[in-house]
Amino acid sequence: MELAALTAIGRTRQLTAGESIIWEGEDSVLVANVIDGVLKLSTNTEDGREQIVGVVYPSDFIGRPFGGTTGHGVTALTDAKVCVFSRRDFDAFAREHPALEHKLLERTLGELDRTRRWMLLLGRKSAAEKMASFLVEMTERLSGSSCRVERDKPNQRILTLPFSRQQIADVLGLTIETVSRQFTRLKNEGVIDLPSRREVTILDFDTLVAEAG
Amino acid sequence: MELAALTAIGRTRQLTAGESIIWEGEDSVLVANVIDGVLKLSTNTEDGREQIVGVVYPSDFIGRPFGGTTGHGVTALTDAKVCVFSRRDFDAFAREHPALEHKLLERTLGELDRTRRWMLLLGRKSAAEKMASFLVEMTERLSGSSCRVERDKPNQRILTLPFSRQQIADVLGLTIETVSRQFTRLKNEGVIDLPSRREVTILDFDTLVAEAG
DNA sequence: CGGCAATTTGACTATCCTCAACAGGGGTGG
DNA sequence: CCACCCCTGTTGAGGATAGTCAAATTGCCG
Repeated sequence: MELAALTAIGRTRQLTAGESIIWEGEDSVLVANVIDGVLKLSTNTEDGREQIVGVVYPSDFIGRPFGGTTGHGVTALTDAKVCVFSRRDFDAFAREHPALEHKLLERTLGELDRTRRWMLLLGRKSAAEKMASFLVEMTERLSGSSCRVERDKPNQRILTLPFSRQQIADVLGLTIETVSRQFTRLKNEGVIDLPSRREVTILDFDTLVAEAG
Repeated sequence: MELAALTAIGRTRQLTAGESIIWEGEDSVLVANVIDGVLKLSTNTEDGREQIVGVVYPSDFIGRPFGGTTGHGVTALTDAKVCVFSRRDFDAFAREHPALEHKLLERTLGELDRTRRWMLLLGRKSAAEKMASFLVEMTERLSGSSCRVERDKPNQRILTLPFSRQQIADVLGLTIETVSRQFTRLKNEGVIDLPSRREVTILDFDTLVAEAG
Protein backbone atom coordinates (compact mmCIF):
# COMPACT_ATOMS: atom_id res chain seq x y z
CA MET A 1 0.00 0.00 0.00
CA GLU A 2 1.10 3.55 -0.62
CA LEU A 3 1.01 4.40 3.04
CA ALA A 4 4.37 2.73 3.51
CA ALA A 5 6.00 4.96 0.93
CA LEU A 6 4.29 8.00 2.38
CA THR A 7 5.43 7.19 5.88
CA ALA A 8 8.96 6.94 4.54
CA ILE A 9 9.01 10.61 3.59
CA GLY A 10 7.47 11.75 6.89
CA ARG A 11 8.72 11.77 10.41
CA THR A 12 6.79 11.84 13.64
CA ARG A 13 7.02 14.77 15.95
CA GLN A 14 5.88 15.19 19.50
CA LEU A 15 4.20 18.43 20.54
CA THR A 16 3.42 19.66 24.03
CA ALA A 17 0.18 21.51 24.75
CA GLY A 18 0.43 25.10 23.59
CA GLU A 19 3.18 24.45 21.08
CA SER A 20 2.65 25.65 17.48
CA ILE A 21 3.87 23.92 14.37
CA ILE A 22 2.50 26.33 11.76
CA TRP A 23 2.16 30.11 12.02
CA GLU A 24 -0.40 32.30 10.32
CA GLY A 25 0.83 34.00 7.17
CA GLU A 26 4.07 32.09 6.76
CA ASP A 27 4.86 30.19 3.58
CA SER A 28 3.46 26.72 3.64
CA VAL A 29 6.57 24.57 4.18
CA LEU A 30 5.11 21.50 5.84
CA VAL A 31 1.98 19.42 6.10
CA ALA A 32 1.17 16.73 8.62
CA ASN A 33 -1.18 14.07 9.82
CA VAL A 34 -2.44 14.03 13.38
CA ILE A 35 -1.60 10.77 15.09
CA ASP A 36 -2.68 11.67 18.58
CA GLY A 37 -4.00 14.71 20.42
CA VAL A 38 -6.10 17.75 19.51
CA LEU A 39 -4.90 20.87 17.70
CA LYS A 40 -6.51 24.18 16.86
CA LEU A 41 -6.39 26.24 13.68
CA SER A 42 -6.65 29.94 14.45
CA THR A 43 -6.46 33.38 12.91
CA ASN A 44 -5.97 36.70 14.63
CA THR A 45 -6.85 40.29 13.86
CA GLU A 46 -4.01 42.78 13.98
CA ASP A 47 -5.14 43.97 17.40
CA GLY A 48 -5.04 40.54 18.93
CA ARG A 49 -8.57 39.17 18.76
CA GLU A 50 -8.50 35.47 17.96
CA GLN A 51 -10.89 33.18 16.17
CA ILE A 52 -10.40 29.43 16.18
CA VAL A 53 -11.37 28.35 12.66
CA GLY A 54 -10.96 24.64 13.03
CA VAL A 55 -10.13 21.86 15.44
CA VAL A 56 -8.33 18.72 14.30
CA TYR A 57 -8.33 15.28 15.85
CA PRO A 58 -6.34 12.09 15.26
CA SER A 59 -6.29 11.03 11.60
CA ASP A 60 -7.06 14.57 10.43
CA PHE A 61 -4.81 16.39 8.02
CA ILE A 62 -2.98 19.66 8.73
CA GLY A 63 -1.42 22.22 6.43
CA ARG A 64 -1.81 23.69 3.00
CA PRO A 65 -0.57 21.52 0.13
CA PHE A 66 0.02 22.94 -3.34
CA GLY A 67 1.49 26.33 -2.79
CA GLY A 68 0.18 29.38 -1.11
CA THR A 69 0.64 30.67 2.38
CA THR A 70 -1.20 29.25 5.34
CA GLY A 71 -4.01 31.50 6.43
CA HIS A 72 -4.08 30.21 9.98
CA GLY A 73 -1.75 29.02 12.67
CA VAL A 74 -1.79 25.47 14.03
CA THR A 75 -1.25 24.95 17.74
CA ALA A 76 -1.51 21.90 19.95
CA LEU A 77 -4.30 22.09 22.54
CA THR A 78 -3.21 18.89 24.22
CA ASP A 79 0.09 17.07 24.02
CA ALA A 80 0.05 15.66 20.53
CA LYS A 81 1.89 13.48 18.10
CA VAL A 82 1.91 14.29 14.39
CA CYS A 83 3.50 12.84 11.29
CA VAL A 84 5.19 15.71 9.45
CA PHE A 85 6.03 15.94 5.75
CA SER A 86 7.94 18.53 3.84
CA ARG A 87 5.34 20.17 1.65
CA ARG A 88 7.52 19.75 -1.42
CA ASP A 89 7.87 16.03 -0.85
CA PHE A 90 4.21 15.64 -0.07
CA ASP A 91 3.08 17.59 -3.13
CA ALA A 92 5.24 15.48 -5.39
CA PHE A 93 4.10 12.28 -3.76
CA ALA A 94 0.44 13.25 -3.99
CA ARG A 95 0.63 14.10 -7.66
CA GLU A 96 1.94 10.61 -8.35
CA HIS A 97 -0.71 8.92 -6.25
CA PRO A 98 -4.22 9.82 -7.37
CA ALA A 99 -5.74 7.62 -4.68
CA LEU A 100 -4.10 9.79 -2.05
CA GLU A 101 -5.29 12.95 -3.73
CA HIS A 102 -8.77 11.53 -3.90
CA LYS A 103 -8.75 10.77 -0.21
CA LEU A 104 -7.44 14.24 0.54
CA LEU A 105 -10.15 15.73 -1.66
CA GLU A 106 -12.87 13.86 0.21
CA ARG A 107 -11.48 15.00 3.53
CA THR A 108 -11.21 18.59 2.37
CA LEU A 109 -14.77 18.59 1.06
CA GLY A 110 -15.98 17.27 4.39
CA GLU A 111 -13.97 19.86 6.27
CA LEU A 112 -15.44 22.59 4.09
CA ASP A 113 -18.95 21.37 4.86
CA ARG A 114 -18.24 21.36 8.57
CA THR A 115 -16.66 24.80 8.42
CA ARG A 116 -19.66 26.24 6.61
CA ARG A 117 -22.04 24.84 9.16
CA TRP A 118 -19.97 26.58 11.82
CA MET A 119 -20.45 29.88 9.99
CA LEU A 120 -24.17 29.67 10.71
CA LEU A 121 -23.31 29.42 14.39
CA LEU A 122 -20.90 32.37 14.29
CA GLY A 123 -23.13 34.64 12.25
CA ARG A 124 -26.60 33.89 13.49
CA LYS A 125 -26.72 32.15 16.84
CA SER A 126 -27.10 33.60 20.34
CA ALA A 127 -24.63 32.88 23.11
CA ALA A 128 -26.95 30.23 24.58
CA GLU A 129 -27.34 28.54 21.21
CA LYS A 130 -23.61 28.67 20.61
CA MET A 131 -22.82 27.01 23.94
CA ALA A 132 -25.42 24.29 23.42
CA SER A 133 -24.15 23.64 19.88
CA PHE A 134 -20.63 23.45 21.20
CA LEU A 135 -21.48 20.92 23.87
CA VAL A 136 -23.46 18.81 21.39
CA GLU A 137 -20.55 18.79 18.98
CA MET A 138 -18.14 17.96 21.78
CA THR A 139 -20.30 15.07 22.94
CA GLU A 140 -20.21 13.68 19.43
CA ARG A 141 -16.55 14.33 18.77
CA LEU A 142 -15.27 12.99 22.05
CA SER A 143 -17.40 9.85 22.04
CA GLY A 144 -14.97 7.14 22.89
CA SER A 145 -11.76 9.00 23.54
CA SER A 146 -12.18 11.64 26.24
CA CYS A 147 -15.56 10.44 27.36
CA ARG A 148 -16.45 8.41 30.41
CA VAL A 149 -19.76 6.84 31.38
CA GLU A 150 -20.53 5.98 34.99
CA ARG A 151 -21.76 2.45 35.34
CA ASP A 152 -25.02 3.30 37.07
CA LYS A 153 -25.88 6.39 35.00
CA PRO A 154 -25.85 5.36 31.34
CA ASN A 155 -27.38 8.58 30.07
CA GLN A 156 -24.64 10.76 31.50
CA ARG A 157 -21.45 11.44 29.64
CA ILE A 158 -18.45 12.93 31.33
CA LEU A 159 -16.41 14.83 28.76
CA THR A 160 -12.86 15.98 29.24
CA LEU A 161 -12.66 19.10 27.14
CA PRO A 162 -9.44 19.83 25.26
CA PHE A 163 -10.22 23.57 25.63
CA SER A 164 -9.75 26.24 28.25
CA ARG A 165 -12.58 28.72 28.75
CA GLN A 166 -10.73 31.26 26.65
CA GLN A 167 -10.35 28.75 23.84
CA ILE A 168 -14.04 27.91 23.94
CA ALA A 169 -14.72 31.62 23.64
CA ASP A 170 -12.38 31.78 20.65
CA VAL A 171 -14.21 28.91 18.98
CA LEU A 172 -17.64 30.45 19.51
CA GLY A 173 -16.83 34.10 18.89
CA LEU A 174 -17.70 35.09 22.46
CA THR A 175 -15.83 36.44 25.47
CA ILE A 176 -14.59 34.25 28.28
CA GLU A 177 -17.06 35.86 30.68
CA THR A 178 -20.04 35.04 28.48
CA VAL A 179 -18.86 31.44 28.17
CA SER A 180 -18.48 31.19 31.92
CA ARG A 181 -21.95 32.62 32.53
CA GLN A 182 -23.50 30.19 30.08
CA PHE A 183 -21.78 27.29 31.84
CA THR A 184 -23.13 28.28 35.23
CA ARG A 185 -26.59 28.86 33.80
CA LEU A 186 -26.67 25.37 32.25
CA LYS A 187 -25.40 23.95 35.52
CA ASN A 188 -28.06 25.77 37.54
CA GLU A 189 -30.72 24.52 35.15
CA GLY A 190 -29.52 20.95 35.70
CA VAL A 191 -28.53 20.41 32.07
CA ILE A 192 -24.86 19.82 32.82
CA ASP A 193 -22.56 19.46 35.78
CA LEU A 194 -19.03 20.78 36.13
CA PRO A 195 -16.95 18.36 38.18
CA SER A 196 -13.72 20.19 37.37
CA ARG A 197 -12.44 22.95 35.12
CA ARG A 198 -11.81 20.74 32.14
CA GLU A 199 -14.72 18.35 32.64
CA VAL A 200 -18.38 18.59 31.77
CA THR A 201 -21.02 16.04 32.66
CA ILE A 202 -23.87 15.96 30.16
CA LEU A 203 -27.00 15.37 32.22
CA ASP A 204 -29.67 16.27 29.67
CA PHE A 205 -28.45 15.90 26.11
CA ASP A 206 -31.91 16.40 24.59
CA THR A 207 -32.24 19.85 26.13
CA LEU A 208 -28.84 20.78 24.72
CA VAL A 209 -29.93 19.67 21.26
CA ALA A 210 -33.15 21.67 21.58
CA GLU A 211 -31.26 24.72 22.79
CA ALA A 212 -28.71 24.50 20.00
CA GLY A 213 -31.14 26.26 17.65
CA MET B 1 -8.25 18.01 -23.57
CA GLU B 2 -10.53 16.37 -21.07
CA LEU B 3 -12.82 19.34 -20.96
CA ALA B 4 -14.47 18.19 -24.16
CA ALA B 5 -15.42 14.86 -22.64
CA LEU B 6 -16.59 16.55 -19.48
CA THR B 7 -18.75 18.99 -21.36
CA ALA B 8 -20.33 16.03 -23.12
CA ILE B 9 -21.78 14.69 -19.89
CA GLY B 10 -23.00 18.10 -18.74
CA ARG B 11 -25.67 20.41 -20.01
CA THR B 12 -26.02 24.12 -19.56
CA ARG B 13 -28.90 25.54 -17.66
CA GLN B 14 -30.15 29.08 -17.39
CA LEU B 15 -31.22 30.40 -13.98
CA THR B 16 -33.11 33.58 -13.21
CA ALA B 17 -32.24 35.65 -10.15
CA GLY B 18 -33.70 34.08 -7.03
CA GLU B 19 -33.94 30.59 -8.50
CA SER B 20 -32.37 27.70 -6.56
CA ILE B 21 -30.71 24.66 -8.05
CA ILE B 22 -29.71 22.88 -4.85
CA TRP B 23 -31.57 22.79 -1.55
CA GLU B 24 -30.11 22.41 1.91
CA GLY B 25 -30.25 18.90 3.29
CA GLU B 26 -31.23 17.10 0.13
CA ASP B 27 -29.14 14.26 -1.27
CA SER B 28 -26.42 15.52 -3.51
CA VAL B 29 -27.70 14.63 -6.99
CA LEU B 30 -25.95 17.20 -9.13
CA VAL B 31 -22.87 19.33 -9.36
CA ALA B 32 -22.19 22.23 -11.67
CA ASN B 33 -19.80 24.82 -12.94
CA VAL B 34 -20.74 28.48 -12.99
CA ILE B 35 -20.48 29.92 -16.48
CA ASP B 36 -22.00 33.29 -15.82
CA GLY B 37 -23.62 35.13 -12.94
CA VAL B 38 -23.31 35.07 -9.17
CA LEU B 39 -24.84 32.51 -6.83
CA LYS B 40 -25.05 32.21 -3.05
CA LEU B 41 -24.57 29.22 -0.79
CA SER B 42 -26.72 29.50 2.31
CA THR B 43 -27.87 27.65 5.39
CA ASN B 44 -30.83 28.40 7.61
CA THR B 45 -31.73 27.75 11.21
CA GLU B 46 -35.05 26.03 11.82
CA ASP B 47 -36.64 29.32 12.76
CA GLY B 48 -35.68 31.03 9.55
CA ARG B 49 -32.49 32.93 10.21
CA GLU B 50 -30.17 32.71 7.23
CA GLN B 51 -26.42 32.76 6.86
CA ILE B 52 -24.79 33.01 3.46
CA VAL B 53 -21.77 30.69 3.71
CA GLY B 54 -20.30 31.29 0.31
CA VAL B 55 -20.63 33.24 -2.91
CA VAL B 56 -19.63 31.74 -6.23
CA TYR B 57 -18.64 33.50 -9.42
CA PRO B 58 -18.02 32.39 -13.01
CA SER B 59 -15.64 29.41 -13.23
CA ASP B 60 -16.38 28.37 -9.65
CA PHE B 61 -17.61 24.92 -8.81
CA ILE B 62 -20.94 24.11 -7.12
CA GLY B 63 -22.17 21.05 -5.32
CA ARG B 64 -20.92 18.17 -3.26
CA PRO B 65 -19.19 15.40 -5.18
CA PHE B 66 -18.55 11.98 -3.65
CA GLY B 67 -21.61 11.20 -1.65
CA GLY B 68 -23.15 12.92 1.27
CA THR B 69 -25.90 15.43 1.49
CA THR B 70 -25.43 19.06 0.66
CA GLY B 71 -25.24 21.18 3.78
CA HIS B 72 -26.33 24.35 2.07
CA GLY B 73 -28.68 25.55 -0.62
CA VAL B 74 -27.48 27.18 -3.83
CA THR B 75 -29.47 30.08 -5.24
CA ALA B 76 -28.85 32.48 -8.08
CA LEU B 77 -28.36 36.08 -6.98
CA THR B 78 -28.31 37.36 -10.54
CA ASP B 79 -29.49 35.68 -13.70
CA ALA B 80 -26.95 32.96 -14.23
CA LYS B 81 -25.80 30.23 -16.53
CA VAL B 82 -24.36 27.00 -15.17
CA CYS B 83 -23.10 23.75 -16.62
CA VAL B 84 -24.82 20.94 -14.73
CA PHE B 85 -23.63 17.36 -14.27
CA SER B 86 -25.31 14.40 -12.70
CA ARG B 87 -23.28 13.72 -9.61
CA ARG B 88 -22.98 10.04 -10.49
CA ASP B 89 -21.55 10.84 -13.90
CA PHE B 90 -19.26 13.48 -12.51
CA ASP B 91 -17.93 11.25 -9.74
CA ALA B 92 -17.15 8.49 -12.19
CA PHE B 93 -15.54 10.90 -14.61
CA ALA B 94 -13.46 12.51 -11.90
CA ARG B 95 -12.12 9.21 -10.61
CA GLU B 96 -10.85 8.43 -14.08
CA HIS B 97 -9.23 11.82 -14.54
CA PRO B 98 -6.74 12.59 -11.79
CA ALA B 99 -5.94 15.94 -13.37
CA LEU B 100 -9.54 17.00 -12.85
CA GLU B 101 -9.50 15.79 -9.26
CA HIS B 102 -6.31 17.66 -8.67
CA LYS B 103 -7.80 20.85 -10.00
CA LEU B 104 -10.89 20.34 -7.89
CA LEU B 105 -8.71 19.72 -4.86
CA GLU B 106 -6.81 22.95 -5.40
CA ARG B 107 -10.05 24.87 -5.74
CA THR B 108 -11.52 23.26 -2.66
CA LEU B 109 -8.43 24.04 -0.60
CA GLY B 110 -8.60 27.65 -1.71
CA GLU B 111 -12.28 27.84 -0.90
CA LEU B 112 -11.62 26.40 2.55
CA ASP B 113 -8.97 29.07 3.17
CA ARG B 114 -11.33 31.81 2.10
CA THR B 115 -14.14 30.40 4.22
CA ARG B 116 -11.93 30.26 7.28
CA ARG B 117 -10.88 33.84 6.83
CA TRP B 118 -14.55 34.76 6.74
CA MET B 119 -15.03 33.06 10.10
CA LEU B 120 -12.75 35.64 11.70
CA LEU B 121 -15.09 38.30 10.37
CA LEU B 122 -18.22 36.56 11.62
CA GLY B 123 -16.86 35.73 15.04
CA ARG B 124 -14.76 38.71 15.96
CA LYS B 125 -15.47 41.82 13.93
CA SER B 126 -17.75 44.76 14.67
CA ALA B 127 -20.48 45.87 12.28
CA ALA B 128 -18.28 48.68 10.97
CA GLU B 129 -15.39 46.30 10.38
CA LYS B 130 -17.68 43.80 8.70
CA MET B 131 -19.05 46.39 6.29
CA ALA B 132 -15.60 47.69 5.42
CA SER B 133 -14.30 44.15 4.89
CA PHE B 134 -17.28 43.41 2.69
CA LEU B 135 -16.74 46.44 0.51
CA VAL B 136 -13.02 45.70 0.19
CA GLU B 137 -13.75 42.14 -0.84
CA MET B 138 -16.39 43.33 -3.29
CA THR B 139 -14.01 45.82 -4.84
CA GLU B 140 -11.53 43.02 -5.41
CA ARG B 141 -14.01 40.44 -6.60
CA LEU B 142 -15.88 42.69 -8.98
CA SER B 143 -12.79 44.24 -10.51
CA GLY B 144 -13.43 44.00 -14.21
CA SER B 145 -16.91 42.59 -14.40
CA SER B 146 -19.39 44.73 -12.47
CA CYS B 147 -17.05 47.62 -11.98
CA ARG B 148 -16.95 50.91 -13.80
CA VAL B 149 -14.40 53.70 -13.61
CA GLU B 150 -15.31 57.25 -14.59
CA ARG B 151 -12.85 58.71 -17.02
CA ASP B 152 -11.94 61.75 -14.94
CA LYS B 153 -11.87 60.03 -11.53
CA PRO B 154 -9.47 57.12 -11.75
CA ASN B 155 -9.46 56.40 -8.02
CA GLN B 156 -13.19 55.85 -7.86
CA ARG B 157 -14.76 52.51 -8.58
CA ILE B 158 -18.46 52.13 -9.18
CA LEU B 159 -19.51 48.66 -8.13
CA THR B 160 -22.77 47.02 -9.05
CA LEU B 161 -23.46 44.73 -6.13
CA PRO B 162 -25.08 41.36 -6.79
CA PHE B 163 -26.69 41.59 -3.32
CA SER B 164 -29.76 43.18 -1.81
CA ARG B 165 -29.39 44.78 1.61
CA GLN B 166 -30.89 41.69 3.21
CA GLN B 167 -28.40 39.47 1.44
CA ILE B 168 -25.50 41.64 2.56
CA ALA B 169 -26.83 41.24 6.10
CA ASP B 170 -26.97 37.46 5.59
CA VAL B 171 -23.36 37.44 4.42
CA LEU B 172 -22.11 39.48 7.36
CA GLY B 173 -24.24 38.04 10.13
CA LEU B 174 -26.01 41.36 10.73
CA THR B 175 -29.53 42.71 10.37
CA ILE B 176 -30.68 44.69 7.38
CA GLU B 177 -31.10 47.80 9.52
CA THR B 178 -27.52 47.66 10.76
CA VAL B 179 -26.26 47.25 7.20
CA SER B 180 -28.31 50.22 6.10
CA ARG B 181 -27.02 52.40 8.93
CA GLN B 182 -23.43 51.48 8.14
CA PHE B 183 -23.98 52.41 4.50
CA THR B 184 -25.32 55.84 5.38
CA ARG B 185 -22.54 56.39 7.91
CA LEU B 186 -19.87 55.60 5.31
CA LYS B 187 -21.67 57.85 2.85
CA ASN B 188 -21.85 60.73 5.36
CA GLU B 189 -18.16 60.30 6.10
CA GLY B 190 -17.39 60.59 2.39
CA VAL B 191 -15.91 57.12 2.11
CA ILE B 192 -18.47 55.88 -0.39
CA ASP B 193 -21.37 57.16 -2.42
CA LEU B 194 -24.64 55.41 -3.17
CA PRO B 195 -25.85 56.35 -6.66
CA SER B 196 -28.58 53.72 -6.60
CA ARG B 197 -29.74 50.78 -4.50
CA ARG B 198 -27.47 48.24 -6.12
CA GLU B 199 -24.51 50.52 -6.74
CA VAL B 200 -21.69 51.72 -4.52
CA THR B 201 -19.01 54.21 -5.48
CA ILE B 202 -15.76 53.64 -3.64
CA LEU B 203 -14.39 57.11 -2.92
CA ASP B 204 -11.74 56.25 -0.35
CA PHE B 205 -10.54 52.69 -0.61
CA ASP B 206 -7.69 53.16 1.87
CA THR B 207 -10.05 54.18 4.63
CA LEU B 208 -12.11 51.08 3.96
CA VAL B 209 -9.02 48.89 4.22
CA ALA B 210 -8.04 50.60 7.47
CA GLU B 211 -11.54 50.21 8.86
CA ALA B 212 -11.72 46.53 7.91
CA GLY B 213 -9.74 45.65 11.04
C1' DC C 1 -49.51 58.51 -11.49
C1' DG C 2 -50.34 54.90 -8.08
C1' DG C 3 -48.94 50.68 -5.79
C1' DC C 4 -45.67 47.81 -3.91
C1' DA C 5 -41.47 46.22 -2.19
C1' DA C 6 -37.05 47.54 -0.62
C1' DT C 7 -34.65 50.54 2.10
C1' DT C 8 -33.94 54.06 5.46
C1' DT C 9 -34.70 56.22 9.73
C1' DG C 10 -36.09 56.56 14.55
C1' DA C 11 -36.92 55.09 19.29
C1' DC C 12 -36.25 51.74 22.38
C1' DT C 13 -34.34 47.32 24.18
C1' DA C 14 -31.58 43.28 24.94
C1' DT C 15 -27.64 40.91 24.55
C1' DC C 16 -23.20 40.65 25.07
C1' DC C 17 -18.93 43.14 26.13
C1' DT C 18 -15.90 45.69 29.34
C1' DC C 19 -13.78 46.50 33.42
C1' DA C 20 -13.07 45.14 37.95
C1' DA C 21 -13.05 42.39 41.96
C1' DC C 22 -13.25 37.93 43.88
C1' DA C 23 -12.84 32.81 44.31
C1' DG C 24 -10.91 28.40 43.63
C1' DG C 25 -7.55 24.93 43.08
C1' DG C 26 -3.40 22.91 41.68
C1' DG C 27 1.35 23.00 42.29
C1' DT C 28 5.49 24.45 44.78
C1' DG C 29 8.39 25.19 48.50
C1' DG C 30 9.04 25.59 53.18
C1' DC D 1 1.87 18.09 55.06
C1' DC D 2 0.40 22.56 54.98
C1' DA D 3 0.49 27.32 53.48
C1' DC D 4 0.95 30.25 49.95
C1' DC D 5 0.75 31.92 45.33
C1' DC D 6 -0.48 32.33 40.76
C1' DC D 7 -3.30 31.32 37.09
C1' DT D 8 -7.76 30.34 35.54
C1' DG D 9 -12.23 30.94 36.01
C1' DT D 10 -16.39 33.17 38.16
C1' DT D 11 -19.30 36.86 39.47
C1' DG D 12 -20.97 41.59 39.42
C1' DA D 13 -22.13 46.23 37.75
C1' DG D 14 -22.45 49.18 34.10
C1' DG D 15 -22.28 50.40 29.29
C1' DA D 16 -22.11 49.99 24.23
C1' DT D 17 -23.26 47.77 20.19
C1' DA D 18 -26.39 45.76 17.43
C1' DG D 19 -31.18 43.96 17.44
C1' DT D 20 -36.28 44.81 17.42
C1' DC D 21 -40.30 46.98 16.22
C1' DA D 22 -42.50 50.56 13.86
C1' DA D 23 -43.01 54.31 10.71
C1' DA D 24 -41.50 57.03 6.90
C1' DT D 25 -39.32 57.27 2.50
C1' DT D 26 -37.53 55.89 -1.83
C1' DG D 27 -37.53 54.18 -6.13
C1' DC D 28 -38.99 50.85 -9.31
C1' DC D 29 -42.58 49.01 -12.38
C1' DG D 30 -46.77 48.68 -14.37
